Amino acid sequence: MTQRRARLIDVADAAGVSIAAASRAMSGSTGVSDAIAARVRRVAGEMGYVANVHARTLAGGASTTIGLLVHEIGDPYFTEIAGGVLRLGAQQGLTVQIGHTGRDPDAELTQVRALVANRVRAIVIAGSGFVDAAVQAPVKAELQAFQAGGGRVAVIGRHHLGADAVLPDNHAGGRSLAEHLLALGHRRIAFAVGSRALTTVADRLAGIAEALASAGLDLDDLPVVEEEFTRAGGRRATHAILDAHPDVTAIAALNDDMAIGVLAALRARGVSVPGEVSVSGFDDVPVAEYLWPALTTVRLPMAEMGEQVLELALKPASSRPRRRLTGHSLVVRDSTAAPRG
Amino acid sequence: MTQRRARLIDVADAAGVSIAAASRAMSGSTGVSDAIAARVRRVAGEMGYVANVHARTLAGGASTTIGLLVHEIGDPYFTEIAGGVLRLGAQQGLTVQIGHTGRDPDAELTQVRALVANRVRAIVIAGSGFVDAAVQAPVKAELQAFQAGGGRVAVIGRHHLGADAVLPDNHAGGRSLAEHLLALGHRRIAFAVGSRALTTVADRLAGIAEALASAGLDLDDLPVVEEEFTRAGGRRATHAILDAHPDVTAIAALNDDMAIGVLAALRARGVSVPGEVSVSGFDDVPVAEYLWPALTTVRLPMAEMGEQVLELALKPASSRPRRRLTGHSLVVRDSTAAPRG
DNA sequence: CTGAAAGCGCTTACAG
DNA sequence: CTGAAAGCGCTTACAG
Repeated sequence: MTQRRARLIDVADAAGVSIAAASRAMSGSTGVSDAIAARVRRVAGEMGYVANVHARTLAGGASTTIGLLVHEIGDPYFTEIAGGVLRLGAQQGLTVQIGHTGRDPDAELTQVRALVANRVRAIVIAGSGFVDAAVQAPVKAELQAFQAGGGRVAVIGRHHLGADAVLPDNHAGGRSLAEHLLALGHRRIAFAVGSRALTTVADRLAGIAEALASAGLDLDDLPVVEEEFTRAGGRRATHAILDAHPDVTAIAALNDDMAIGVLAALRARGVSVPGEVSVSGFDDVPVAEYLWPALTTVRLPMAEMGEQVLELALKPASSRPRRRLTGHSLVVRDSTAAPRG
Repeated sequence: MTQRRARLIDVADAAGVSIAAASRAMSGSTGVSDAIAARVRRVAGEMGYVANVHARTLAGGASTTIGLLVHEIGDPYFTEIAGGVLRLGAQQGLTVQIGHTGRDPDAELTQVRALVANRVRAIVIAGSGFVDAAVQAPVKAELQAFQAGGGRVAVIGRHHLGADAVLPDNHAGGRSLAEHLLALGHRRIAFAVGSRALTTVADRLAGIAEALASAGLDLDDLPVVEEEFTRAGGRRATHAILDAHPDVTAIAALNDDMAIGVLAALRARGVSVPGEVSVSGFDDVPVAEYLWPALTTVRLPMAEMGEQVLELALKPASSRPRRRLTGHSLVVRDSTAAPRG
């Protein structure tokens, strides 16, 4: 019942040529007459021949698959990035393997090893690094070995991995956002943030602190509630903030997912947005503009970041890691306004 | 500069055993003394040895990667499904390749071929099929050949692919939804739907038609606006509906993404929900409960569906395709209410 | 252009 | 248990 698929040798036989000629015809490389190439391809098509990637790669052909590691595909930030990678990958005839890391260094290491085992052409890692560099030392070592062996690595938002990197404009974005809230007149601002062990959170907060300082405010004097970097986390953070600081006029969530939770919690408590409390997010995920009120946020070009990081990964290695800054833009919608006189 | 990775032969040499023994030690198969196995693994660890999957698979080892095809990873329905597949896959030590089909039969065929070329253990396809079976004939043929060669295939929501299938409860879900709207007293209901060439749309609509018929209504007498199966599509459909039928009391979108667009469009036109118009979705994507108003919808267990379809794909082939129905539940939230007296 | 042959890095019968 | 050897399905120098 299990019937073998046609192999290259079968195609070659059927076409009456050597396996070498058939190989050249199928891989589209030079050194075959057009006539033979055409014949081989026709025969292959008729036989339903599909080259075995394992054999091809093992024999020295370049790998056609790339590995992508994300925190969690269901997090819209990563969904968008993955979309960009998949789009450009398909366009380049590349296959993409995706794995979850769950922001767990051990899981990340396991996933990296799996990609190494698959001898992928390049490994792309998206997602915040850890402020504590020691945590990611094993992964870094594995990636270095992979690169030493000719593999390529490119990352999004990981500063210290010794690889080409696309760097989201977290610091400047944080600053823009805080400036916006300050310009509206807010002073009693609370922050709903993910784990400060993440560089993403640390960087965004640093930018915010900078803007606050320019306005004579100290971030340390303001409520910063650390929670899960999710909708549920935003919801919980909001209750904590309102319970302890009922007089806040704005809540800045450090990503849109949290902001969605903030909006829901405020609604549940009957607090009007932006009438009583302004709310802002970060990332500008696709649904942000559809929320009610439409979310003021900092836009990061996530899908493009996905394409850019793959572009970097496809370039030959350079003597020193490349860095590409993303830029950002403040998107003011309906969820922020001046505080009530 | 490019330094070779350690091969199994290098490990074997360093451990002072044959390559066969080393292979057995590393793959965890039987036929090696514990002492040797332990030594080999220690040496391998020290050398940073990571087995080459291509060589392993080519030599006859079972493939450890599975292929997943989705319409578009950014569509939350597929995001959830992919999450389920990735989660179970990681747990089983499997690697997952993901590709976009964009609901384009040609792209789907290309992606299937790529997975076949990679000799994946199983191919999982999520996403609506086409009412016109002819459209997917080439893909079906390719999948049959793949299965004939010992590959496994499992699908979500594709009836006619001759493979194990997880079948979303589209028909019954549609009926539940329509019954809910009818029970509230709605009669002038409009539908914002994706392409009717998709079985998903056809099935949901059929269930709806059935419920309407029981209430003495004919779906053909009601406005059904076909648009892109997206937020933007929902927005456009809403404008079309309100322009042509300003007296509707409810708009049922056939997925949550469209419903999100419907809500936004109604807001833009100053129509209150559910005061003037009730709105419902389908799927219960994670953000649905966070919307304002929180969305009434039909819940499909998407993440579980992802796990289930992978489970099916990992089982040995059966004589005839297995089918697994998902069930559904109506989730009534704040976006539906009785029409205004 | 064309083809015979070596080799990629493993696994798995087959002997011992 | 242990190892020598064949073979998986390709690609790529190397000759012709």
